[in-house]
Amino acid sequence: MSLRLYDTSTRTVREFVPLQAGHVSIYLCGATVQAPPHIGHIRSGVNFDVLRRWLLRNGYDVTFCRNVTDIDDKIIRVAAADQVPWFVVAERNQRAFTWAYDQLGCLPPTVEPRATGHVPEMITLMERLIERGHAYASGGDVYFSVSSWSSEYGKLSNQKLENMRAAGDTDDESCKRDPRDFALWKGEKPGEPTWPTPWGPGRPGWHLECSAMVTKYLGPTFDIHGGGLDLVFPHHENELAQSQAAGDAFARYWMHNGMLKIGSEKMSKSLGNSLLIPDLLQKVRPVELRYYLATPHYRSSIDFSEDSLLEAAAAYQRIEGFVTRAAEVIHDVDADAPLPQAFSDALDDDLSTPQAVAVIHEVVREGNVALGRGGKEAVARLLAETQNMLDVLGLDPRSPQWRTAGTDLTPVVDALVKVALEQRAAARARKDYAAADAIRDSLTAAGITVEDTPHGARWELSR
RNA sequence: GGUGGAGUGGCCGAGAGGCGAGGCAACGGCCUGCAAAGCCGUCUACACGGGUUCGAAUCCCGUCUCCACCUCCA
Repeated sequence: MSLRLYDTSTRTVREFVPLQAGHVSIYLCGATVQAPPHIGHIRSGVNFDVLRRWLLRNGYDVTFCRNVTDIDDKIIRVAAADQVPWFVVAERNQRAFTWAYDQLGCLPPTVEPRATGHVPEMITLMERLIERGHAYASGGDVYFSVSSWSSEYGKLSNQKLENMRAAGDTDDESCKRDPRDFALWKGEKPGEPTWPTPWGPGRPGWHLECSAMVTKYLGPTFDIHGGGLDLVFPHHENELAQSQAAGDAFARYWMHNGMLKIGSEKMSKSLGNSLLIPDLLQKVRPVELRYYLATPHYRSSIDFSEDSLLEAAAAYQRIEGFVTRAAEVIHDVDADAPLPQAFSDALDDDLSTPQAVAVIHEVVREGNVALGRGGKEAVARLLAETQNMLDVLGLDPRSPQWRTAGTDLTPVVDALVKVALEQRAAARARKDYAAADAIRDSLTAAGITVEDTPHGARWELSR
């Protein structure tokens, strides 16, 4: 079976065939760095990271471009409120995003372009659009003429031009020819940063920058354009209009991840109900947060609750427990061991991570049974399968990604705990259970969980 | 008003005409000195009302409730 993906523009699941055999190009709409990342931003990052890892596992060379919008109205507003230049706000928040993506194990993008570094490309694109009669300069701004593209405009978001409300933009729109036209370039305003253009100084409009950057890094036609469901209209519709009106074929597949909700309401910066990553990482470990975000299907919405987050952490710990215990017996894991067919089928079916995770749990159960029987061969096979499946989802607990930074004190602690466990074993041997339990209690108090196995006691740090 | 999506067991969460997804919690059992972990078992659900069908959570008609987008948003 081969990979099939839901394509927003056709509203169907389509077989994925890349433009160029063996290579996949992906553009993901990244952040507007006006505020630190919330869990919804990172969900998008994780969902597309799983797509990327699945493509890599299938032998594709993947070019993954995720942009940063480093200039917009809100960045300017925040900068004014903080009395710092706009780029201070952009830099600060971009660092917070990079930190959060790293924490959650998202592979770094192949290229991460910033809007303000691509003004020449934007100017070229605007020139092409004006030449073809799809854009016009007016009062220092440059607008896209929606009516000049009316037969195509609205196809991505499945909307008819006549059903669209007139732009509700509160800005003065006297320079627009049609209320539905959108700004490609915004003319100079007092106190705002500007870049020079043939039409006067100003700053980029949100939609234009993505079109300009996609084309620069991925070419006029590329495979997958991704982003959150809330970007379909107007952002992606406008990107598509700009690029196709300029003569580029643009994205071949459009993928959108579902929203993360809080109390049945969408979380967003504007509603002020954001859950920030550092706060969540007080409650669960990064890998557990990733499990929580990666397990539901990427197109479904997630209704966040702390209980469900903790439940996900417990489920992950079950998987992790098997991997840890099995790895104590099996030292070399076959990274090329084949993935279970059901797992591959699940991911090929529009990235059905819920079903893929169900397969992991089934293999883990088998693995635990094998571990109980002491069948090394079976354990080795099941451990390899489990770790390889987890690796595709970016959830392998043994990946260096999840190792806590700093000096690894495990060998030191292991030596000390072993002394205590030997004393406990001696106490148990002479049936002095009070002494044995006292030792275990003091280890528990120190944050160490003791488990007795047929081969003696083992220990782990408590969670 | 337009365009999409959703409602599944105590909870989370898949599936989309017939074989109980999976997990969490709970309870019973096995194992254990007791635990922990693990394994086995129990809990047979699909918003509501009709219909089609040998058979419907799944298809059709109707109803209710909720959410998103319709020029700030991942």
